[in-house]
Formats: sequence, C-alpha cells, structure tokens
Amino acid sequence: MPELPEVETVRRGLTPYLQHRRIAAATVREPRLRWPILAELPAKLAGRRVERIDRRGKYLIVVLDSGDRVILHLGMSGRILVLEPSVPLRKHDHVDWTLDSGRIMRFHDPRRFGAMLWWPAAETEHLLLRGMGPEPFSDAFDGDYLFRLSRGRSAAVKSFVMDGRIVVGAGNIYATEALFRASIRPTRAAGKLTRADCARLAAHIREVLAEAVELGGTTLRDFAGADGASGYFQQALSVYGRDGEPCRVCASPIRRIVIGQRSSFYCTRCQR
DNA sequence: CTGTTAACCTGAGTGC
DNA sequence: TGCACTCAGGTTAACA
Repeated sequence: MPELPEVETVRRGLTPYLQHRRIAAATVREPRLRWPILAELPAKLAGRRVERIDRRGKYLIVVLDSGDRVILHLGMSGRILVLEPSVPLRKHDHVDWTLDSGRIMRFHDPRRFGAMLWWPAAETEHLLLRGMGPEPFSDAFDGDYLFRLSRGRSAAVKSFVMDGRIVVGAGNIYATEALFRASIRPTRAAGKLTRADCARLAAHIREVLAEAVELGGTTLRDFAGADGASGYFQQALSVYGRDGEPCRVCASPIRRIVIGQRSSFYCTRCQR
C-alpha cells in the first residue's frame, strides 16, 4: 500500500483524531508483525497523551507527552483507521488504541510486514531510522546530490532511487513514474546518468510525490486514509500497471520488465 | 564497500 | 469448485 504520499495522507488523516488526545488503553491481538510488538506496549501507552504525529520517509512517528515515541510502518498491506467502537473486528485487526474521545485507532495488516515499535525518550536515535537518506522535499536532495552519489554505481537507476539510504519515500510506483517523467529508462546504470539527467530526476521525484500527496495518494487495491477515503493519484499514472497500453505521450506500447524483483514499466520510445 | 537474491506473510486474481 | 500458480504499494538479512 504505502509509499511516501500514502503515509503522509495517513499522517494528515490521523492527526486531528490523535493530537492532544489521551490514549485510554491499547489492545494487541497479534504481536507478530515485522518485528514483535513489545509486550509492555499497552501498559506504556495507557494514560499517555499524543503530542503530534511526524513522518520520516515511510515511517510514522507518534510523539507522546512523556517524550517516548511509537514508530509505525505500514509495510505492504498495513492500514490505520480511526473508527467508532461499534465497528466490528475484522480478520487482521492486530492492534487497537482506545482514545479518550471514545474512538479507536485500529491497525490492520494482513501480510504483517508492518511494524509498531517503542522508541524510548532516552534514546536520541532509533536504529531503524539511522542511515536513512534525505527527505525528497528537503534542500539536501537535488540533482547534484543524486549525481554525486550515483558515480561509479552499476545498479539500475530504479533500484538506486528506491534505496532508502539514497533518498526516502519513492517506492515502486513513484520511482517508476518519476523515471517516465524524466525520460530515463529504469534499467540505466545509475553511474551513467548525466548531471542533467540527475537534475531532471530529482525534480520529477519531488514533483510526482508532491502531486500524489495533494491527491491523497494512490489507491490500487485497498489503500485508504484514516477516514477510509481512497486516493486519486491512480488516475494520473503514466506507466505504472499499464503494460501493453499506449504511452500517453507517443502511443508506443508500455513495457513491463522486472528489476530487483519488482515490476517496472516504461515507454520504449520516451525513455532512454 | 556494492549488488543480487531470498525471505518475511496473506489474499486476490487467473487459467485450467 | 478446486487447485496451481502469479502477483502485490516494503524492507532486511545473507550472500557473492
């Protein structure tokens, strides 16, 4: 489900329901996520107030009044919804936070690649977040940065920009779309990009992510924001999932290949 | 260090 | 209906 725009959409949807609210109780029905949920998490959460929700890459960080934080990740299939307590439980509803408003924040994740981790106030840095690349909207991320880091790299440029140590937030959909907008074939060795290529690529990564955030993300299967609404960016997809269909620019057929075990799509004419 | 691959897990869709 | 198979928006660990 979630790349940066979807995670940001969840953050924005969640914030009005969680910010400045107290967590009355937490229930963990299935602790076996990507990493096990700390057994003491419900006890640690009970009575805490939520200061705010931050985002770093595809991670959500719930900051508590105690200074402790909870790191949330949605993996491939995770969803977080705020619901009335009368809504019946479904399969894979692994965690509930009951808020003092009476509503429930419910974490649902069929594939369990997601995570809910405790980050104590005393720890300045979390292992998971260490070594992450810059946010795509930050000043640190631009064409010069991409050019510098890509020198000598033989890996496909698509794998390169999906590597969270290079830049965070661009997953399979948006990396694919940004490469189309930048007219760069996803198989090109990162080290063979010119300065101009890198400048276009950085700009288009930022642009496509920003547009997707504004449209509430991409809903392919079951992505939904905290209020259950779906995103609208799928209507703006140029190549992702369009294998065999005509390019919207030149009408050449869009081709599907596999790079790094992930489906990739590109226009054989527009992208070199 | 870089690059590639398998692995984690469940469900939906397709073809026979 | 049932079965076999493929695919899915992420990330890490293990390996060459």
